[in-house]
Amino acid sequence: MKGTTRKEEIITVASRLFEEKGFTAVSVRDIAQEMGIKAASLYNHISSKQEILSSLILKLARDFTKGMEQVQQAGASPLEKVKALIELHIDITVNHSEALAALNNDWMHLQGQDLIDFVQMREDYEENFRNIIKEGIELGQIKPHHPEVILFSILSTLRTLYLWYQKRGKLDVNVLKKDMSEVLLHGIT
Amino acid sequence: MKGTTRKEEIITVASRLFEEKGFTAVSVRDIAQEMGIKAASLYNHISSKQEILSSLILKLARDFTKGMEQVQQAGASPLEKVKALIELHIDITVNHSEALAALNNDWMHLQGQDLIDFVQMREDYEENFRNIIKEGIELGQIKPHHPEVILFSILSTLRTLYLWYQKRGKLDVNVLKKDMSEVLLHGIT
DNA sequence: ACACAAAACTAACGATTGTTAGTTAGATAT
DNA sequence: ATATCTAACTAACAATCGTTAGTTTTGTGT
Repeated sequence: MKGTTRKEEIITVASRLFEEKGFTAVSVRDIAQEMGIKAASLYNHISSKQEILSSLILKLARDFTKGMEQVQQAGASPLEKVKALIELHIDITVNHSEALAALNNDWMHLQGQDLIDFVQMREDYEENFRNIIKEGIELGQIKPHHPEVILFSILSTLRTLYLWYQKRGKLDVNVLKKDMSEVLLHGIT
Repeated sequence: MKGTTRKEEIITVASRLFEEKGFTAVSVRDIAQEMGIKAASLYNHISSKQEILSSLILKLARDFTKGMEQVQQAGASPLEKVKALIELHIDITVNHSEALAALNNDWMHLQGQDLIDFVQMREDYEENFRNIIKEGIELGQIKPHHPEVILFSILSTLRTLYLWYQKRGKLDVNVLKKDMSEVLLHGIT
């Protein structure tokens, strides 16, 4: 691959394995074997197994944080912001579906400052999302249900989209965005 | 506890630890320590660490399968069936929120026939759910979106409900059922 | 041809893993 | 009292874990 460092290759291979079995169940020997080298050789490129996990997760978490900032600054209506967030999740899912498994299932294996930073970003993201929903309710754009139920319903669907996107033969992104927005915003009945 | 065997205690303690760190990251020594005994003593009650996982997961999976059968036999309309399934998930979540983490995140660590059985039950469950949605569309009770998008949207929300139910102070079950049905079926706008 | 850096290798380390064997303490039943 | 059963214990096992040290191979630029 062009422009791909060996380190990035390792992280890509590892994320695929992490998705299958989880961070703890994947040994560095598993990762090495998948790359056709010995386990010790990995350490010419990475400093620890932990580093693979944290660079994987934190990079993605920053993508979500950046996306949320852009949505906030766009100065749109609450409902348009929710739509934009749905599209943000879909874009990231399409481009990093393997890494999302680690973010969802293995974030608790982060250590030290990495763990603190991740949890902070995650809480901030949810809080921002919640506030958008509350604004939408105040403006009458969103039904006056408990904001927490609405937030959870949308977010849990978007967060596990990666599981489902791979299984069904990777359909068109724009169609997916349209269908998901329809179902999540306007319901099924 | 009355009527609770030592084996059941072990499984309960283990499921709580599995939820925190995942099956692979929890050692039998962790489980033993949490029970105030030594690791070897566990083996007076269980035959292996695997047995804890499989009895935990398969029991829950059978609950879902049984629930689906009852819903099918009830002879209600498709929309009422979906409502009944939402309530089924909520009931199971309220009563077994810790074990649901293992079912969702660690099922791939099942081995042999247990793994085969679980995957089969899961596929059957999804197929039944999908057919109910299709019937609902044919009868005009459900909007004619792609059934797969509707199925995924509802199911991913219900499957991760355990994550959210614990965090928010365990609110009333009947209120939860009403709110969830409203949001999932009729949307937020 | 030579030097240098990148990236692989072998070998081994201490720690931890799930599990087994054999034994002992405490309660219950005969 | 004696036997039985349950449930704990200590000690150890082979396997695997992440990681390090030191060495060799491979490719590139001069």
